[in-house]
Formats: sequence, structure tokens, C-alpha cells
Amino acid sequence: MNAKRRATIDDVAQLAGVSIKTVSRVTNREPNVRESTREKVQAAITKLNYRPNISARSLASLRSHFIVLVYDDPSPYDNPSGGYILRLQQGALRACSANNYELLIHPGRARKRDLALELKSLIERARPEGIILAAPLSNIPKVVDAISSTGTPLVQLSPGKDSANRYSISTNDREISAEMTRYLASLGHQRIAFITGHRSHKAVGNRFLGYKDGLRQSGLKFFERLVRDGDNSIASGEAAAAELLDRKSRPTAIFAANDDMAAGVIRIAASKDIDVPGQLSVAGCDDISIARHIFPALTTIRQPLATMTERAACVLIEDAGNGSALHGSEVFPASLQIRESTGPAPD
Amino acid sequence: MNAKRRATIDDVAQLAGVSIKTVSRVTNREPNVRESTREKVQAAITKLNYRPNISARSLASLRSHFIVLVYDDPSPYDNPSGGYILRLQQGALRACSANNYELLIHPGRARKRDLALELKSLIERARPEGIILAAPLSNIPKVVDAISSTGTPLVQLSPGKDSANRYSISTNDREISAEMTRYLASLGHQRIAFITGHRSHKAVGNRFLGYKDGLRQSGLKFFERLVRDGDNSIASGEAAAAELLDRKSRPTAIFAANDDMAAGVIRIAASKDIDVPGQLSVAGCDDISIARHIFPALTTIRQPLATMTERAACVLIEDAGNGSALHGSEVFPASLQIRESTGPAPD
DNA sequence: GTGAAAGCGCTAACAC
DNA sequence: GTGTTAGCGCTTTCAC
Repeated sequence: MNAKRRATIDDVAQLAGVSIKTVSRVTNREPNVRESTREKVQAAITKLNYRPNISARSLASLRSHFIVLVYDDPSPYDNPSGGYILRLQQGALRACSANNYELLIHPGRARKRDLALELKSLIERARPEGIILAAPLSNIPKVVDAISSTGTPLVQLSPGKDSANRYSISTNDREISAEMTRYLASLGHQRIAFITGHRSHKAVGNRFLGYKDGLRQSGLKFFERLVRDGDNSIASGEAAAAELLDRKSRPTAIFAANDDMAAGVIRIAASKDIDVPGQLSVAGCDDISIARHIFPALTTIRQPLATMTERAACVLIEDAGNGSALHGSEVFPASLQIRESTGPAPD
Repeated sequence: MNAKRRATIDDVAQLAGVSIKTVSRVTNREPNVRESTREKVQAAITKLNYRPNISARSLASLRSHFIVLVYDDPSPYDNPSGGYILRLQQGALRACSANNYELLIHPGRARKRDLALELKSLIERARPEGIILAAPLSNIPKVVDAISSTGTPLVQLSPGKDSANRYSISTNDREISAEMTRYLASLGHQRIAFITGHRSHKAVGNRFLGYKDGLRQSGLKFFERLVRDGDNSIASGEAAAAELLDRKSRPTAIFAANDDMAAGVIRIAASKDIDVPGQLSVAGCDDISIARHIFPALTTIRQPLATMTERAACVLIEDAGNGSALHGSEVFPASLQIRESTGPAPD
């Protein structure tokens, strides 16, 4: 319990010899306050260690000074991609703390039927000023519509395809995947296999298109049999690798649509005594934290996740209160991270 | 923007034909409401899709219905232990969502000088109902004191040592580390090395004590030269391993005080062509997500992190509003996760 | 059991 | 430039 009652706006006003409205103007950095008055008020604020009460402010202004980051809730045990979520959080946090906002996190299970309702309830109770919806949730129409219907400003991350009346922030999945493919081809690889991601994740689907682009651009033919379906899990990467590597004319490079699957490939290669990158090059996508720490370190595609959420949060914060529907789209380029798991084709 | 104004307590009261106080009683599950009245109100709530406004409630009651989880902010790039933080979050989130609370996350850098002030400011502005402070921040007196001084209920996670007038939730670091050491000894290992963790992290220090206990219990002698100092980072694990493994009578087992350092050991072993676990057993501690996914999968100690934060959140939520200072301590037992990186001693 | 009235601490609209 | 007056939507106290 607080021994001494916390200072309120009235205390500050009294000490500074002004009205509470003036104090409010100062704390909100509104114009039209004489510099000398502002200083007087500032001094009182400092002296009393005054901080505006967030609830009162939010109640009076309908601005809550917090935003929500919603992402697919992986079981941390099944899925090592913690770094992915942490990077999402990190960017949003950066923007929030720079603007005196708070971040609420809300992992939601894509599979759960009532995620849309759950989010509506959260919005109605807590009135966040905006929502950042990360992929793959950002391409579930039901969820997107539920949020939109409340009128809460929304920024979608990597929704897979843009929608005219929405705001989205994405990365150049297709282009960068083509680049990775060309890179592998430039190392002399002819049989480059691809493991696709989960179908519901559109952005991951774009990586497959990029792979095909890259083959074409490198003058390589596309073969269905060099493609295996995965579902973004390590296990599916292992399964796909087991199939691909059991053939007699096996691929010399495997490009997986995410890092977890690539890690699965590397595990299988190790268990089959196939040297990576000597006999097999492996590339992933996402640059999740394990990528650097498995052996050999994984060549992958690095998405600027934190930058993307930071930008998303800034968009929401800047827009806050003006109530206009957000629309637009931004693309932040990803980059190749060449590490140890890729090398010249054998022979 | 909301097309239709959201239902308020007045709307519900009017529709149900009762006073707002009665509605309030129903939403807060207070006693002394006739069953038939309660039902009438419930019906109105459902019909209007009414949700109490969290800010208004918090302003009036001084209860904000959210808690804050504070943890050391690792750079996600340097440090793969994302799973650790995710598990912390997961438990707290579970408790929150079961009780209609929200979780605010606040990563803070231990090194940052003004972390204490930063937390005070957050507390004063937002008035969370409680704070969960994770290790290693939980053993920085300045931070702990800053939070306590605001009167906000606090639960410390693994503070290293208990304090009479605080509430802490820990795991049995020392005992379980002794158990791991005995397990290694039981495999025939005689030269079991230990890599210590960062000094500031007291709970990690307890693991070193446990290692010594385990040696004694197994009838093995303790040798200073089998101990190397690490700082919890992968790089420090690599450095320690490089030294330990360059000797002619090298250890046959290395037990690292956390998984990151153990991962570093495995990388160095791989680069030196030392077979794990054939020639060298490696054990870690924490069961961070990479543990399972490096090759070979890491034998480690699993702390029930999510359970611990879940319990912490429950303690805070149960206590909420009653203002009594929390004190007490609970211990949740960790368990050995035997995987592939440990095996019988060579020869 | 239920209700009326008085705030919680702030911002908004408008007066001066 | 600055102050005054109403609320925001809820809980609390205390009356009935």
C-alpha cells in the first residue's frame, strides 16, 4: 500500500499556481502555453514526482495508451522459434517505450474456433488504441474482420496479399527467395529441392513462388519431384529430408521455407552421415535464433521482424485518436544471411 | 471508429430495470443479489453484449486488472534462449486469461542504470496490481526495493536466496544439480567438469554448489581445475570448452550451468571431432528450446518455468486488493531431462 | 437485497 | 494563454 498518496493533477496545479487544465496541457505537450508557465509546471511535476494516471486519462480521452500485439501462440516446447516472437515483441516494445505506450501481448491459437470472439472481447473491455496482427493470423479473414468491425486501428504483418482498405507491413518474401535460389544455383547446384511451408501461411507460400522464379532466372528447370510439402514444423522438415535424401540422385541443395524445417533437414543429414555443406547445402528462412547456433550454422533469409513491428506500432501510435481507417502497405526488404550450411556443389 | 456506441452499465441497468449498483454487483460476482435479479441482469448483459470498461473500473477501484512481467531483456540475436522468456510469459498468460486479467510485458536491461526508476514510473502511471520479477533481475536489490517502495505486490522468481518479508518462487537448483552430477558419475565419469554461470545470477550460483554436493555424494573429489567460469553466453561456453578439451587428460563429462554454454561446448566438441556422447558427455541446465534441437539433443535440467510464473500470477491475482504485503516462498522441483548428449564414460 | 449520490483523476469544450 | 465546468464509466459508502 502506498504510504503517501500519489500526487494528482490537482496537487501539481496547486503547487504551480495554475489550473489543472494548464497542467494537462503541459503533460500532453499541447501548444499555447507560455514558456515560463510550462517551466513552473514542470518544476512542480518534478518536485511531486507526478505521473498522469493512465486509467483516468484513458477514461476521459478514450485513449488507453496501449496497443496489443497478437500472434500465433506456439507451444514453446514443440517449437523453437521463440526468437521469432521475441523479435516481434522487441520492435513493438521499442516503439511503445519511445512514446510512453505500453504493450499488451496476446498469443492466440489460430486453430481455436473462437479467437475472433476472444479478440473482440479484449478490445471491448480494454480499448487498446491499436492492434498489430502477426502472420499467420493476419491472413485469417474471420479474425481480421472481427477486429475491423470494432473500429480498432489494425496493422497486419505479412498478410500474404494486400487488401485495399487495410494497412499491411510485409517483407519481400518472393524476391528474396528467388535471390536465395539464385545464390544456390551460383554455387553450382543443379538439383535444388524445396520444402514448402504450411498452406495457411500465405507469406510462406510466396517463398515457393520465389523459388520457382529463382530457378527460372538461373536457367534451371523446375521439377515437381524436388518439392516436398512441409507444415513449418521440425518434424515435417525431417520427414521431407528423409524422402529427398533417400533417392539415388539426391538433391545437392535443399531450401526450406522456414528455419525449423531446415533444422530438421540438418538433423537428418547428420544422422545419415551426409556432410553439410560438403555434400549437401541447406538453406532456411526466417533467421530464428537456432539458425545461428545449430551446427553448421544455417544460411537463411533474415526478415527485419523487429523493424516491421516497430513500424507497425508507430503507425498505430501516430494515427491514434484521429479515427481514420488505416490503409496502405509497406515492404521492408529481407536479406540473405550466408553462414556455414551452404557451399559449392559437390563434384 | 465504433459506429454504435458501446453499451455502458447504465444501458444494462435500464434494460434490466435495476440500478447500476446492482449491475455492478452482478459483474463483480458479489453476494447479496437475489437469483432472479441476477438472471435478469445477466440477460441484459448478454443482450447488449456489455463488457465493463477496464479503465473506468480501474479508476474507480484502484484495481487495474493487469499485472506486469519484468524480465531481463536479452538481445534476441546474441541469445537463443527465447524459449525461456516465452515460457515465463506463457505461465503468466495462462493465469491471466483464466482470471480476466491482462499481462503487460516489460523487458528491462539489468545493466541499465535506471531500471529501478523506469519501473517506478511504470508502476505509478499504470498502477498494475502486481509485478512478477524474473531472475536475474530478482536479485538486484535496487530493483526489488524500488518496486517494494511503491507498495505494489511483488513476486520474485528464483531470487537466489529468500528474504523474510518477500514472496519468492524458486526451483530446487542445488538439489537437482547434485542429482545431475550423480547421474553423470553413475555413468562412470570420473572427471566431470563444471562451467559456472554469471556471478550476478544467484540461482545459477546454486547450481555450482549442487555440483559439488553431487561429487561428494558420489565419492568423487572436487578439483578446481575442472571448473571454468562462464557468463551464461554461448561464447563463454565455447571458450571454457576450448580450454577444458585441450588438456591431455581431459574431462569425460562437462556440466554447464546453463544450456547456452552447453551448446557452446557441443559446438567446440564438434569442431574438434570429439564425439558426443561417445567421448564426451555434455549436460546443461534450463531446457531452453535449442536443447532439444541441437545435435545431439542436450541432456539438461528442466525448470517448470511456466508453472512458476503461473503460480506467481495467481498469487498476485488472489491477493489483489487486499493490500497485505506478500511474504512466503514456494519451491517447484525441476527434473532431469536425459537426452542424447550424455552416455557411459569412454573406456 | 437494493439504490442514490459522490467521487476516482483526467480531458474536452468552451468561456474568458 | 489560461481557467471553468462537465463529464468519461465505473465502484464505494451509506441509506433504505
